[in-house]
Amino acid sequence: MSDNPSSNRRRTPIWLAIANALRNDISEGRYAPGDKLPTESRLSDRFGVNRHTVRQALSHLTEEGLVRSRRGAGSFVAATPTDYPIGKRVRFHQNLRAAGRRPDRKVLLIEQHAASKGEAAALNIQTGEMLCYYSGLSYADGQPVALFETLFPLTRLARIEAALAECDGITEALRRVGVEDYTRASTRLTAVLADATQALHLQIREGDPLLRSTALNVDPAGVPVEYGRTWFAGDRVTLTIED
Amino acid sequence: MSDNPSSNRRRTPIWLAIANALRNDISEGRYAPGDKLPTESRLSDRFGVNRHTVRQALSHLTEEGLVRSRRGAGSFVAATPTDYPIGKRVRFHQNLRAAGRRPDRKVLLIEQHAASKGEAAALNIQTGEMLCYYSGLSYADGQPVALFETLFPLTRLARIEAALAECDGITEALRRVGVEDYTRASTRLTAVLADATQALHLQIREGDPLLRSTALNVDPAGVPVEYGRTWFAGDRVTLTIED
DNA sequence: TGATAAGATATGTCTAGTTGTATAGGAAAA
DNA sequence: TTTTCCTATACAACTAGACATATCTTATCA
Repeated sequence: MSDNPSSNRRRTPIWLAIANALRNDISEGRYAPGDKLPTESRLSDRFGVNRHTVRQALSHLTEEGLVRSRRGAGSFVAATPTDYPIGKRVRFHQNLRAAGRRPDRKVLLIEQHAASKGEAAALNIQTGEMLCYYSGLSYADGQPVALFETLFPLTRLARIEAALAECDGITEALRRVGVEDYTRASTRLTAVLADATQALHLQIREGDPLLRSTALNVDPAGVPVEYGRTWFAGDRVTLTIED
Repeated sequence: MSDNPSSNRRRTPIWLAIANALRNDISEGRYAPGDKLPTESRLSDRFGVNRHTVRQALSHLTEEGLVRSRRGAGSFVAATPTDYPIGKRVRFHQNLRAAGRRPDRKVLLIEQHAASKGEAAALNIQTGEMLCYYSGLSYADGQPVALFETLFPLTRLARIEAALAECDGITEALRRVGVEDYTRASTRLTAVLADATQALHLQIREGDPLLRSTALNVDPAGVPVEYGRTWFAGDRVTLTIED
């Protein structure tokens, strides 16, 4: 604050002062979540320092989780971590909307294949029965939060493939094929490291930590309707376990 | 030195990750040989990167020989370097189309001359009988693959000259002059180096390897109808010998 | 039915701008 | 002297947009 960069009695390093100034700008709403910050070049002009000094400030804010930068695109104010409750009912879109955030999703692939031994066991069906494989990305406020791949038994849900392609979410698609309600039967969590493909999709770095959830959803009669795995970007989501 | 302990992870470049993902899709049969890949635009959406980054991935796969792209048309999974079966029936256009590629040809020269001693012997006719000399280039997906020069006996096929000029291929031209079918009587193969003229036509470098085929085709009665030599660009074609 | 023209798509190329990384060096503090 | 902080430069990797050019599709007309 009262530090003068040209003073030789400098208590705080220049980069820290810059980081504080930027953090202040953000907290005061001068830069809102999702906004693009000025380029490093412009910031180094504004603060009258070398670009590397600005970079150190930005890298500090990045580690704090306040800023996220994309090579070639710029630096952006990060959205706050999404709190993601896991309990009897897990509804991605509803959860996010309830938290005042804008949910979205992107379809990567929808296709059919025959159930392997493991998949059949998980869904409690016969090996070789047809499944619908559905993978995609979940976004919160335009920021990728999770990568999922999930399986639906086609013998139970014949028209799920078309429904998934047309609807905005799994809940909606399941309702269209006659599953009015479903609940979470089991959830298993582990931590893994992102491989190159996952990192690409989630816009994080290879080797960054992911939270992997393996879950089974069943209809009111207890029949499995969906079995899937989800990889959450570790720094963008907080999972909360409910009773 | 170690300003950021977590930054020592070696990161796969984005384009490489995309190339790997696509190669994986191809090897798993998601895109079969000859299939059209999604457009660069769609791929850049799917991977959440700029189109240029996708282009670098595709160009990598192209150099590997796994993908071929045609301006205005799209990118396609390569059906191996033109696999060219040599057996009883050798039909350039049909072979290429069966491999999912786009055949084309360019006429270099069509003229008449009297048979030399060697030519007469090959076609089993009298020295001095008139021949039709036909030379040109064969293309696959717009890329020159082979240079050929071939001879037709005019006493047997009077109007072949006009037919060659008008038709799209030898099979078609022969049919028009009454040869409904023909088979390969003999094929001899050697490897040679491209001279300056050949290199120019095939868009390769002088001294690059060529596969030279000397072949005789006969009609169902065993009468020679075509005797020719073909120079294949060695790196653009694989000859397969059939029974 | 077939040919042609026009429009929509898709790849190829070019220019410019932004962040990421590596290297080297100077000035002040420990 | 050594370490830390900052400057300076150069290049690599990725984004962004615009435009050129080839191809495919569709509509239209004869």
